[in-house]
Amino acid sequence: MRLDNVVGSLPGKVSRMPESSSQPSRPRSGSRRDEAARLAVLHAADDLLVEHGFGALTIEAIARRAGVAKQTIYRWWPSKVEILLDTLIEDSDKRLPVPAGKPTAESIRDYLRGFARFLTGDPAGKVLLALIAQAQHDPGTAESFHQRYLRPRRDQERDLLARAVDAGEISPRLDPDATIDALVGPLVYCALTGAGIPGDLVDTLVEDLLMPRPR
Amino acid sequence: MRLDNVVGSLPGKVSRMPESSSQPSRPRSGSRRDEAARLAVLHAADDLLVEHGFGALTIEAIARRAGVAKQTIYRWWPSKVEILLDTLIEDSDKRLPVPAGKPTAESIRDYLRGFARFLTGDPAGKVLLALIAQAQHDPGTAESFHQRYLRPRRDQERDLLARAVDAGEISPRLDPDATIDALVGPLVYCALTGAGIPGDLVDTLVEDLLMPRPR
Amino acid sequence: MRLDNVVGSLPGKVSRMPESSSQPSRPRSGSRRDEAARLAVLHAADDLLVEHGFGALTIEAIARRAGVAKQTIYRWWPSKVEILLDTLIEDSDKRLPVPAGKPTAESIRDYLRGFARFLTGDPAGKVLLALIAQAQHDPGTAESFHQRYLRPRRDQERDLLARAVDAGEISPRLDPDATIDALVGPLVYCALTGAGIPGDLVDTLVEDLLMPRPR
Amino acid sequence: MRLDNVVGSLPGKVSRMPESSSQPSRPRSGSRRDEAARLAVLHAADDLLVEHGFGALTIEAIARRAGVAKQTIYRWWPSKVEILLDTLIEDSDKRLPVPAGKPTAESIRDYLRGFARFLTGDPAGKVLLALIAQAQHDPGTAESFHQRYLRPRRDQERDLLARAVDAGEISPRLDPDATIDALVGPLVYCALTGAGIPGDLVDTLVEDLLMPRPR
DNA sequence: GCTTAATCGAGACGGTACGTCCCGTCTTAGT
DNA sequence: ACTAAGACGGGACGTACCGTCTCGATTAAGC
Repeated sequence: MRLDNVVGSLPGKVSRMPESSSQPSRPRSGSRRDEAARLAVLHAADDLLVEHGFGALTIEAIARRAGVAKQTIYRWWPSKVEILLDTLIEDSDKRLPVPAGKPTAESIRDYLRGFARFLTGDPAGKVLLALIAQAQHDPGTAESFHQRYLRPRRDQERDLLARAVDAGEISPRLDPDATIDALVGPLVYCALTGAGIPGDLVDTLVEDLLMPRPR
Repeated sequence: MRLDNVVGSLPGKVSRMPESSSQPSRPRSGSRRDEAARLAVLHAADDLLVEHGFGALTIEAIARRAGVAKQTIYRWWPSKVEILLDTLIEDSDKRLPVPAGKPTAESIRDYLRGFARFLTGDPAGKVLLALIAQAQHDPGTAESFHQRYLRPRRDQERDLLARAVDAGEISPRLDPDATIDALVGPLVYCALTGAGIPGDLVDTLVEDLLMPRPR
Repeated sequence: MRLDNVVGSLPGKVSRMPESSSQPSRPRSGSRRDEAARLAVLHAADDLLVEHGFGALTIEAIARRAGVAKQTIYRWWPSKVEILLDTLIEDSDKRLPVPAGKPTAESIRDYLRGFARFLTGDPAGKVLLALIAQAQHDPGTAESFHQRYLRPRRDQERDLLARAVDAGEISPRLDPDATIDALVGPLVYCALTGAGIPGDLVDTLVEDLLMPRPR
Repeated sequence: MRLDNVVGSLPGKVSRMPESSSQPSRPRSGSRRDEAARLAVLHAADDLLVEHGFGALTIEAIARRAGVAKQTIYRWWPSKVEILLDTLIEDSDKRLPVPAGKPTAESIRDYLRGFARFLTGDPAGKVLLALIAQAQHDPGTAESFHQRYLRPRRDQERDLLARAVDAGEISPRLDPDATIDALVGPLVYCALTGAGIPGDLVDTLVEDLLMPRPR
């Protein structure tokens, strides 16, 4: 089973309101969900992660910071991981869309460069790394993370590569998924190990893995 | 700052008794450290991680399982991460030494294949992934993990590559550290995302990244 | 300050609709109070108390059981204690009226026997005991319980005794309030401690405390 | 089933350390129970009850006030009721022992006067009333309260009365338990309803219920 | 053989966070 | 206007571990 995937998303509206569970079955009466509270929670979680790390990211701390009751969090999110997923999905859809349209070797290179920048420079990159990490510790996180983030992006990336191959822009020697792993893996690994991502890494990977070998 | 590194270690004895803290000076009298307790703790930690995941890996659970008092653990290890590091170092020194001697393209390929097997098939591979993960959540873990595991292996791997280049066996287009990241990163990333490692991934990576490009 | 009192009430209509809060003036327009909802709440409270005890008597449980919104309860009753008071007043007016008319030693004895039965056999007896109990825990309950239940009954009981003394039927040696306490106290105490009320207790109390001592 | 009882206890040592559960099975090693913490909890509970009422008596408040961790309370007491029982038993053994030795009508009268004072003037009296109340709300409390407090005192009181009857000091017309209920009930009832206990109540009860009727 | 000191098991301790329940207030839609 | 529905900020519940501590019992080197 192949269920990972890392980047992209059609720039169009995908999920303006990323409710963790599908839809809350539209209540016929009663108060509706408080959008301000929802945003306060997302931002509080994001801020706490960036400022104090995943260790300080407790439900109580999020509630405190967001000025929200604990129960309000438990009402809408089954775990802090889903909160982070909500922010990650919103942010990476916004700031790191998988290129649509006619692909070129250049647009793929740009996308990977953007991904490298996202990982090392964007607060949402920290969220991505934290989720990759937490997925190692907890099967529930792994499942959710794959379903809601990795798989959808991987689908778009695979499609991107296929179209580029069709257009004769690239000719990878590995199958599409393995190719993506070979391109994205080094970037993620560098980020995970705290090392920076060398400037020529993306270029060389694209050159060596995607470009036709002369002979 | 470059502080990652993933595999190897001279097969020779490096640390038969991996005391996390330096050495307990010289015990002028009284009982010495109980080796049975030490091993019980290491095995309990390993078993718990493999059987129930990192979430169930609490000091109390380790003590319970090892039949040891909590204080006995705190006396010798500053955190559960150091326990895992002890087991990881022992195991990967034993089962995944960085090849010494005259390197060939073939021996590098074998080492990477062994690494892939280690990640996906060996219990110690789970420990490695758990530590990579925990390093994202806690700076102390990151520091220790790099100092005691990643850095030493990376030094040996860098040396291995340099000798292979000198021998004309390989001609990578990236600098040594980036080359290792590009080779190891995809394997780790596949393991982290729960996907298997495709059979031809190592071969193709070696071929595309280390072999001279014809022209 | 003397504010207790335990039984009776003129059999005539005293409060068909015991609105805890005064009365909602005159409803100038819109729906009037839903009598069905009011009764549903009273019965739900009563049932829950009898079936699962005071501990399970939460506003949310009452609302759930009555099929009524929480707010509907809060609109009409300031607390669950007032709900119980409403049921208690209705029930004890109905099933345990303080005898009116010309009193005899016999009618007083009957009233006390009825009270004993009320305490041990009637669901409303459980309500009375629960309110006595809750009055120990909460001053607001104590105040309301005395004002709305104990004081009015005590007034009637005191009057009953006075008329009986005037008629030469009894000649207690204590002042009226103390006499009532001496008669009612043992019954309540037996009920509170879970012991049954011995069959001859009422008779002997009446004989020893109300009848003239021979000498 | 008769299980109530209210006052007394041989003046001799009965339970210097009223551990809720019998004995903690003498731990062969490890820290022993912290007596200071035990006392801090008992006093905090007592103080909170007297100062702010049973409603404010939460485990968290007790822990806060006693400067103790919540878990330390849960380790030794199954509920706040048992804490109150511990204080009540210690206090009433100390300040309201059931008279031993040769009983006279006078010593019984004194004991009842002491009981009246205990109920209305002693902080421990508030504890007793609170426990009587809580026993109405919770069967577990009722059970514990009867087993640990009411039953033992009732046994001593019954014995006291029996000895007094044998000595020809009194000649009650009710059986021993009912006699005690008839004497103690009015006092407790007055205390429960917040009324004071009239000065001549005890005297008249003793005179009318225990003294031989002339004729 | 006796002293001395470090280790061991056990586990109590002050804490923090967990996830749940209910409080009493409020807002929304429907009748 | 009143209802059912239910979200909201709050706070206590009882549990699990945290890392520190104290207690005897055991063990082995040095006297």
